[in-house]
Amino acid sequence: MGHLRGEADATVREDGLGDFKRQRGRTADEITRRLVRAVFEHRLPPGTRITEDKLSRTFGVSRTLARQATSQLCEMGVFVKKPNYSCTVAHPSREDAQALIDARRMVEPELIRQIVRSANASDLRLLDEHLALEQEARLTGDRSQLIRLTGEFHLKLAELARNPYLASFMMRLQVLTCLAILVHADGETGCPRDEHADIVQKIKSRDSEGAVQLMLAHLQHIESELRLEEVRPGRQLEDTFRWLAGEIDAG
Amino acid sequence: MGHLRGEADATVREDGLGDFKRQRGRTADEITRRLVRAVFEHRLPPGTRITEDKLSRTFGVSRTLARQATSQLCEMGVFVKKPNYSCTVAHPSREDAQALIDARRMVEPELIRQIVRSANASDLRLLDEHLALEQEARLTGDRSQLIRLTGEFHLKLAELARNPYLASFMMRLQVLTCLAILVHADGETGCPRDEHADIVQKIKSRDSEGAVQLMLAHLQHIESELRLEEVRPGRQLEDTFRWLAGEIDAG
DNA sequence: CCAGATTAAATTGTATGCAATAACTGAAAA
DNA sequence: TTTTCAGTTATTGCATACAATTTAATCTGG
Repeated sequence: MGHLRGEADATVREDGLGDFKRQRGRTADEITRRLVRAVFEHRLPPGTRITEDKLSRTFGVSRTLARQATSQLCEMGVFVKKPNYSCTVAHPSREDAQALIDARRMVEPELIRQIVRSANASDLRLLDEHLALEQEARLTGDRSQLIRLTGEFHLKLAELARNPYLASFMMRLQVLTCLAILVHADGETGCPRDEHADIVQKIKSRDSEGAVQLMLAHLQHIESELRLEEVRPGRQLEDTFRWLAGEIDAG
Repeated sequence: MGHLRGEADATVREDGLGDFKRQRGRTADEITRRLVRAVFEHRLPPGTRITEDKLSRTFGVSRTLARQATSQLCEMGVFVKKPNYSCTVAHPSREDAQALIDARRMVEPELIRQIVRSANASDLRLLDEHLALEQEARLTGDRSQLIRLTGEFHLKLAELARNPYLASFMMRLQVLTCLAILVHADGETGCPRDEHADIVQKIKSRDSEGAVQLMLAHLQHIESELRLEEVRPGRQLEDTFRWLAGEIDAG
């Protein structure tokens, strides 16, 4: 410890991981879930280096399981693996971010149309409950929770479409969007006001195309928050190097 | 060997795998690619049991790498893993097949719209080249190749949309559709006539919605070939057993 | 004092071994 | 003949050990 003069301490912070060792399900899937959640809550910043050793000790398992988890996350695109080097949390480029938004623009409207077609009362109640949670987080000012919840709203939509393939795809897009926001947007970006509530409103009134329009506007807002047009020289390549230099400057 | 009276020999057939041992890239990814290709070519029927041991011996690597490959394939949904039992090639249920088609109905039209917007001359030439390959396989009667190529047509479309996330999603949908066809359709199902060529034609004339309509019709045909409404008692469970019996009858 | 080569440390990649578990076999009982 | 149950075998799950490789630190020469 302390051998990498400071930055190594940022590899994995106990914060997001908690007292896992005592937990029962010490399976690779569980580790993966925890790490995804940590990313969702912005506890694992893009570019963070994750060593298998640190991970295995954190979770109290052998490297085998840690490795399985990192593999899964690489598969998902959440981690990036360099051949004989550690994994790092993905650091989406502007192109990546653009592609993510584009993909979401293609998929989410269809999701909404499907929901309007097939949603029942209990589905709508589920959405309301979620909105309530978001509102609560907004009021209490719990930033991590709000970030996670606003992300999960879109996953809830995917769930309600009752298509496991689309749901898992949205999951992937959502996690990566989360990272893209952290990289390319700055400051207070917590889903402007409450566009989610408006979308739900339209869904409830079975106004399919109205909801779609709101969703597209919502995605447009997300996109404009990601200053994709600006040149941000330090962030364009998979340069943990340059990024680290920036960290040092900032600190 | 010979300890499972015959059926063990059917778990992995050398056919689709070839002389891998001499190859250089004996990596998990390469094994995964080969297995996916085998599935694409209908060389690995749904329900086939795949043991790590057989796999590792087949590819001349240790169980570690074989296991990584199966994990990746499970992640993709191509293999299904039972807790303390082997992996089997996925055997999509009717619900699965329906969800696959639904997802494709949502995604592929958007893919086409994107292509019509952004395709350049070389993109269109690529499509033509692919159609030529399909036609060639049709003429020579090379069934495995034709099946693979007709599947890959849709992947080509995803590529041309230049969105890596959509592309990998389509990959997944396509592989699983391939399996679904094998489970739920029978006999001569090689993409009826040449609907692909018609779609390309519309794309070339920049008739976005025309192409979309043809694609939807195409998906409709695929869906109706999958007799999703019929009850097919023998195939609905993960019955390697019954499938193996069929193999023995055939041989 | 800096640049380039060399050595040392850390970390991944792969194989192997052992324990745990589930499926298969055969015999005994209904 | 069919069913049940225990013993056996095959196979996975996990941990550990060693080799390969990359990064970081140190040393040497200009």
